[in-house]
Order: sequence, then C-alpha cells, then structure tokens
Amino acid sequence: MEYTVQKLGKLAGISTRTLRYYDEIGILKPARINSSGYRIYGKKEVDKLQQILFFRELGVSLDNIKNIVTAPSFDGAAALREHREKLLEKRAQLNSLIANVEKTIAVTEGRMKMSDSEKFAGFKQKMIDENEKKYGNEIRDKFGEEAVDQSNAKLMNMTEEEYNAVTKLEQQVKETFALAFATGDPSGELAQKAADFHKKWITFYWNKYSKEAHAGLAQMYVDDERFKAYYDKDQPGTAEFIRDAIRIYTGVKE
Amino acid sequence: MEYTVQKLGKLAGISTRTLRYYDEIGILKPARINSSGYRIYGKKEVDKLQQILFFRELGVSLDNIKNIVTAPSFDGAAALREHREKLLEKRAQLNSLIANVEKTIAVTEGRMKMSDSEKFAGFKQKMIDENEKKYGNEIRDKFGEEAVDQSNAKLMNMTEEEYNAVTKLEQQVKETFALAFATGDPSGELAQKAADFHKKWITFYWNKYSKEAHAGLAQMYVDDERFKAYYDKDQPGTAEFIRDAIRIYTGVKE
DNA sequence: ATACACCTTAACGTAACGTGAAGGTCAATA
DNA sequence: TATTGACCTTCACGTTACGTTAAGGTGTAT
Repeated sequence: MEYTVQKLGKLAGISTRTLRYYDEIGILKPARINSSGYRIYGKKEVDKLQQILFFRELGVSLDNIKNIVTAPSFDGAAALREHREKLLEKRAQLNSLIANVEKTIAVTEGRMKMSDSEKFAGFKQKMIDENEKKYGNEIRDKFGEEAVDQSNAKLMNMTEEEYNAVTKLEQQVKETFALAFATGDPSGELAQKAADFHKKWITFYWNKYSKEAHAGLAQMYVDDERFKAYYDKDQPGTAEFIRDAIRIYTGVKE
Repeated sequence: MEYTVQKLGKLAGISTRTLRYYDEIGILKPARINSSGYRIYGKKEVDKLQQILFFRELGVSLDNIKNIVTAPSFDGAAALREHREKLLEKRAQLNSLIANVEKTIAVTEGRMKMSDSEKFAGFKQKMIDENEKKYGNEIRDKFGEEAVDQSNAKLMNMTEEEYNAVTKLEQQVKETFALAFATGDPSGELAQKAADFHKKWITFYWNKYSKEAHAGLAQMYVDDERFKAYYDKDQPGTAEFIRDAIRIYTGVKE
C-alpha cells in the first residue's frame, strides 16, 4: 500500500504540512518521489510515523525523536527518563506559578489579609527565591555556600512575628539611611543609627555577626552593580554613603 | 533619577535587548529620547517595569500584560483568574504526559507486565482519549452525545478480564477480516464469522445492539475517510469488504 | 588621537508547524 | 477536447520573547 501526503495524513490524523515538515527536517523521508515530484510513502514509513507520533504525544521534541527513531543504537529509555526529569521540573515550576497567581488573586480580591499566615509562608519562599536569583551568586562568592544555605534556612524557619519584625526593620534601614543621606554626614547620629538598624537586620539572616563581614557586605553594595543600582535607585550615591557609614560604625578600615 | 537602557536593565535584572523589545511592542516606552537618540527612562517607567515583571513572573503573556498595565480600566484580577484557568489546564496536561511517560519507561524496562492493572487503567483512559480525538465528532454526529458517553462509561467500567477479552476480540476481528478479504467473498463463511466477531466486539461498547446501528457503523467505515484509511491500511478495499459482509450479516439493505 | 564603554537600528535564529500564494498534475466530466 | 476540481509542489511569512551578532554613531578619559 502506498500513500501520498494527504492519504497518510488522514490515516495518521496530521496535516500534509506536518508531513512536508518532517521530510524537511529529515525525520521522515518518503520512500520515493514519483515522476511528478509527489512524495510517496510505504508501509515502513507508516510504521515510523506511528513511532514518531507516539513520542510526540509524550511531549518529546522532534529533535530528540529524530535520535530515537533514526539511530537504532540510541537508548530510547534513557532519553525518556531524561525527558521525564524535564517534565517534572516543568510541573514544579508550574505549581509554584499557580500558587503565586492564586495568592495574587486572593490579595487583590481582599480575601486574604496581609498578615495571613499562608500568604506569609508563600512570601518567605518568594523572598528566598528572589534573593537567590538576584544576588545568589555574588553572595555565595563572598560568603561561601554554607553561609547562604544557613541564611536561607534561618529565613525559612522564622515565625510570622519574626518575619514582621525583619520586614519592619528593613523598612527602617531604608528610611533612616534615606534621611541620613540628606544630612550628607556618614559619621552623623542618623547615619550611625541607620548602620545599627542595618546590623540588627542582617543579624536576622546571619547566624553569627562579625564587623568584618558587615563591612564586607557594605563594600559589596558598592562593588556589585546590581546592589549598587538597587540602593542608588532613588538617590544616586546612597550605596557609597551606606558603605562609609558602616565602615565608621564597625571601625573596619578598607 | 534617569536611566539609560543598561542602567535600568541592571536595576531590574533584565537585558537591554528586552527593554528595546518592550519599547518596540509598545509595552514600555522611554520617558524621552535624548539628542543622541538614547532611550531615557524616569521613575514612572521604573515602576511600570516592576509591574510588567511582576506579571511576567506569573507567566502572563506580554500581550496580556500590555492590557493590564496600559489600560487603567482593565480588570487585572479577571485577567489573572483567566490566566489561572489556563495554567491549571496546562498542569493537567502535564500530569497526564508525565503519567504516560512513566508508564512507557516502566514497560520498556520490563518493570511492569502487560497485565498489570495500573497500566491497564492508564491504557483504557488513553484508548478513550484517542477514540475521542480521532473519531469523537463523527461518532457523536451519527449516534448522539449520550450514546458516546455511555460507550465511554462502559469502557471505563470494564474489569481487566473484560478488557483483555475485548482486546483479544478486536484482534480476532482484524485477523478474520484480513483472511476473509483474501477469499474475496463477503458472503463466505469466513467473512460472516468475522462479522459475528465484529458484532460481539461492538457489543462490549454499546449497551444495546441493533442490526441497523451495526450496518450504519459499517457504512461509516467506508464514508468517513479516517475510518476508511484505518481499515484500508494494509489492504485497500478492506473497508468496503467489511461493510458488504456486515450488510449481508445483518440483512440490512442500503 | 585613540581607546573603550556606551548607545542605535537591522536582521537572523529559535519550535513546530498554520496559512496562503503561485503554479504543476491527474482524473472525471461537459 | 477543454475545463473543472482535487490533488500535488515549493516558497515564504507569521507565531513568542527575546539572544545574538553586525555595522555604525556617541561620550569621555587618557
């Protein structure tokens, strides 16, 4: 039995364009081309197409399918296991996406209050994620893997009360430094008060405090472009001001 | 505070290309263009970008984000609820994908036998899905919604034993018709035996049998291109042969 | 003067086809 | 025999959200 594109397409439930595309990318070539240039498929091609569509149903990319169905030595099972990992990852991402979307809906609808502990848990996780994504590498470079993991663990284990405290503290750090910046004096009372807030704030994340680490973090606010951009957002020069204030506060000279 | 593309990009953690693209599609235009043609963003744009990225994180398409952040009257919450539905659908698909992949892995690894009841359940579901996708509309047109739903329900409620029986029967139908086709006589003994197998087979799916419906189904094998393609796969003309045999068997004349 | 870090537009590439457009082939029909 | 009409063919653009050169202008420090 021989098939033209349309016949084979109808048999398999796919379009003729798909068959031409499969020919184009070399995943399924017709058995022969007749004198008019028509693609003619035979029994072997039908079977191969079934295989292709089977894997396609499983969400495998055509590129991978090509390897699976053309190279007889190719380990299809291994490819599928790898594929499974990717799918699981996708699902995990999708789950967290859905959780975030639902959270947002709940908040906008006013069904959930800001102090709601469920939302709180979600926000902590999100905060960790964001921290990791934004600064993860730099912080890891500077303080080592272990310290970051411990910091995250600490954040995860915070109670809601502690979380509220640290959030408030963060706010105070920002505000006080903004006010201090206006004075222009990093050794002034306001700036030193801000540096103290800052110390208390990081103490929530770090399990041990040292003047050196504190001063090091402050220096990073200036050195790392992303930190700097963040702190300089409203007032350019804030990052340097913070570093100077903390240097004075800790007594650590560059 | 004003920003060029790179500064804003670093602040927000995105590339300059992304900012230019957002300008291009009109989702985030710079506050102004300076004398050298540089894009200059202001505070308002920073805030808008934050919004955009927030929704982007939730997996909303830029097209939808555009509506959300540009039209002030646009109902963002409603858009999110719609988005949520899409995500849930995606997850459901992903789940069934993963289940199928795992099933396939298990089978290829020989961990699961063909008679395994878990796999059986999955296959039944897959069979229904495939039937629906391939022939659903045509069958619904001909026999009505209810009949199809009942047929599916019947399939779902089959025991494994029944399932094995129906699978075997299907095999017998195919083989016997193939042999009968070789004789060329639709009224011959073999063809009539095949028609009888076919009757028993469809009885597994239908909750009532009638000669007319049986003959009607047979006619559809010829009329519907996809059925025809399926039955003609190995031997062209098989669909007509089956119809003729069943017409004789049921005694229903066209 | 030159180097270097910025900025610009333009255009291709990505995955897997859908959707025409323009033009040849084949069988049946008026 | 000429003409439909249903096939077939090869381009080639559109889809999403950018990444990635390429070619060329701008700004500033040395």
